[in-house]
Amino acid sequence: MVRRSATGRIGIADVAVKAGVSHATVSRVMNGNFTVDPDIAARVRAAAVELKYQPNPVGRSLALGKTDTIGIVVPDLANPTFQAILRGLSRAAAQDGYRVLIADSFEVSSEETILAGEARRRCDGLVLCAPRMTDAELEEIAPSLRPLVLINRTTAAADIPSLVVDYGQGVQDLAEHLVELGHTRLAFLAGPPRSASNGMRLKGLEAFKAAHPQVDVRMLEGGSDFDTGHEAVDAVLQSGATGILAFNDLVAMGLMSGLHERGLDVPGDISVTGFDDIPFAKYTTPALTTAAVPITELGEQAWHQLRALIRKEDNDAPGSRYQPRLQVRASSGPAKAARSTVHG
Amino acid sequence: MVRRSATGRIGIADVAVKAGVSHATVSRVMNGNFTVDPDIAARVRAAAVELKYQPNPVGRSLALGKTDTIGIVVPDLANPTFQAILRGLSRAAAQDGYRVLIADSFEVSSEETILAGEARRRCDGLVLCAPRMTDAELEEIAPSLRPLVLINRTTAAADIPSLVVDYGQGVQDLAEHLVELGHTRLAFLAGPPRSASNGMRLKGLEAFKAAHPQVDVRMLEGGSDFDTGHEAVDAVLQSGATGILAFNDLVAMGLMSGLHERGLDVPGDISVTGFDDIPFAKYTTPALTTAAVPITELGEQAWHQLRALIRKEDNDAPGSRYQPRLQVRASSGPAKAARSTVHG
DNA sequence: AAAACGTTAGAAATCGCTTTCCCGTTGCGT
DNA sequence: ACGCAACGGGAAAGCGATTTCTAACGTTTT
Repeated sequence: MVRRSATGRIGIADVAVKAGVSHATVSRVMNGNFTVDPDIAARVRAAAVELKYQPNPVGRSLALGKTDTIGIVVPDLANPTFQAILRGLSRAAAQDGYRVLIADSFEVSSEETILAGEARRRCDGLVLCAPRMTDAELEEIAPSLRPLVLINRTTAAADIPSLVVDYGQGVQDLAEHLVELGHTRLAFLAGPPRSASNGMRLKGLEAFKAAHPQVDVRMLEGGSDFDTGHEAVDAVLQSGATGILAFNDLVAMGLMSGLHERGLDVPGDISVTGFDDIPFAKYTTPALTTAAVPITELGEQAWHQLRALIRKEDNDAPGSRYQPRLQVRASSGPAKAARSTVHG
Repeated sequence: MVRRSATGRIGIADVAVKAGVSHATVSRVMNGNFTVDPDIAARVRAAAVELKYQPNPVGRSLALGKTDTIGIVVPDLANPTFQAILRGLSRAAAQDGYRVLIADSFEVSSEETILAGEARRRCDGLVLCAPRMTDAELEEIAPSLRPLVLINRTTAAADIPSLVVDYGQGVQDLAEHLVELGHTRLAFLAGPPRSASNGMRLKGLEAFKAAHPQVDVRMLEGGSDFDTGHEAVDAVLQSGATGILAFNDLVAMGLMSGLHERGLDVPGDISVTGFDDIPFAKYTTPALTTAAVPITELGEQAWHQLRALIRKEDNDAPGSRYQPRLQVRASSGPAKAARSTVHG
């Protein structure tokens, strides 16, 4: 008959009794400590198997001061970008025996701060994707969250690697691409106003405008999802632009869908570009021209940086910058105006 | 100057010293126990704030015997279906103050068993999506995982709710829809061979075939992702079918993309249907006819069922069955053969 | 005024495990 | 045969919280 400890689950004490040894010895055996007599070790192992004993991770965590768990805070689990980061992170961490605790802040910046703190306390480290948090807030809480890895944000605090995608460069590459196709009137369908990565794109566009004074670049208000793009059709048409830089692939897809409903041809009438190169981008019709971000790899890298911090290894490359790669597909083509110029 | 406990973090002891009271009193105050003198309580709170004290969740979990965390095991985080379940679950659980620990089994059935056990021990309950596990394995481990909620699987063990989508009915509805459009040669582009939900679809198709002996239904090998659909073009064309039931939306999208590359028109030449109604389904070109599964809601329901179990409430509705809703869009149309029949 | 009672806060046990400390054994060398 | 080192394993002290038990205090009742 199986004894039961107070909580009703089988604990180290049950195994100790069954094997006729002390708790300490059971612990040693379970942790592969070779200072235990092989015969006793075997007896303990047999008892453990028979009782189906598995050490309680909570007790273990308390004693060891580590949880073998890392946390990740994301602003929106519905966003493919964060899903990909999560996937890469989870996969990489799992290979080292770590689990991932997720916290979805639902785009609420005040939640980001609280969730980050809570998640961190339960874990050995944290990956923070907090695009809405102000720089001041970030600067304030970041040190207390260490070991910490930031995604698309930077901080002055030491020992906090940042993995940032160069959205500014990416959007410049896309704009450049459209200009080469003959577009002279571009529009940027912006992301959420307070988004950090949106800010990076805007800066990139400023640089672009400075380098191409002859190109007209309009700024349109937007968001980060399908519906934003779909609803932006009117504003886009009204802008008179022939090349549209959407905040991301989702917005671009929504926009293309809306344009299609109006009977407009992409890229015949209007060229559309996205950003991120989510898996669906190459399956849209027309396939989406976008800037590819190795986002799953970024999640994986986040783990490697975090692991180095947890293990207190020297981190030779604290953080890194990812260059998006221009991915030209069918949604971008020669400008209509350019054509008529040729013919006229 | 801030005192530090052995681990370097601020603990209950530091607050106790600073406030000049015992650990016990600090604990009482932090937990809103009103048997503490208001003056002392205020002093403790002040000390806690000044030291930025936050209770260590691990110690708390050990004492309380609960972690306020639930686990979810998914076969593939890259699959939009599981992403949606995770999202619904996470969102619902968060509202009740619970966090979610994820475990990705990478479609490896042996991992499913191990991960489920590990995840469960760290959590107060588990949501299990384990389509590859055999019935025998499931039956064996399920009881030890309680509180447990199953997705798309059932077990004979008591107190284990199952949330299952009626894939059988859904696929019948889709087939029915194609037949009404005049299709007489259908093909089912199957999912992973050992997938539980694939099995349910096959059963549904058997029922369909029995009810429609005049309709030719071919079975084609497949998988569950884009590439599967894309690579299946040859097999699909060879089958001579004019109506294709893809395993899910991903496969359908891959297939449509492949057909498009061959210069075939959907639905002009071939009708294609998906399954799940993932967010992208209505943005494909043509928009995808599919069977809509309220999948995020399913994740939410999973939490409600699990919560009831954790709280040991009477669960009046142990598990439930979700009926997919036929979502007719542009990817399905009149059969070519039917047209020629009309004209001939 | 003494006894009985309720309230408040501290001491100590508890949760399940790891690990240090220490003592009893054994094996070896002299 | 004796002493010392090495070794194995048990007792106990944490880890950081909660919670029961208990002692002290102030108040009310007889």
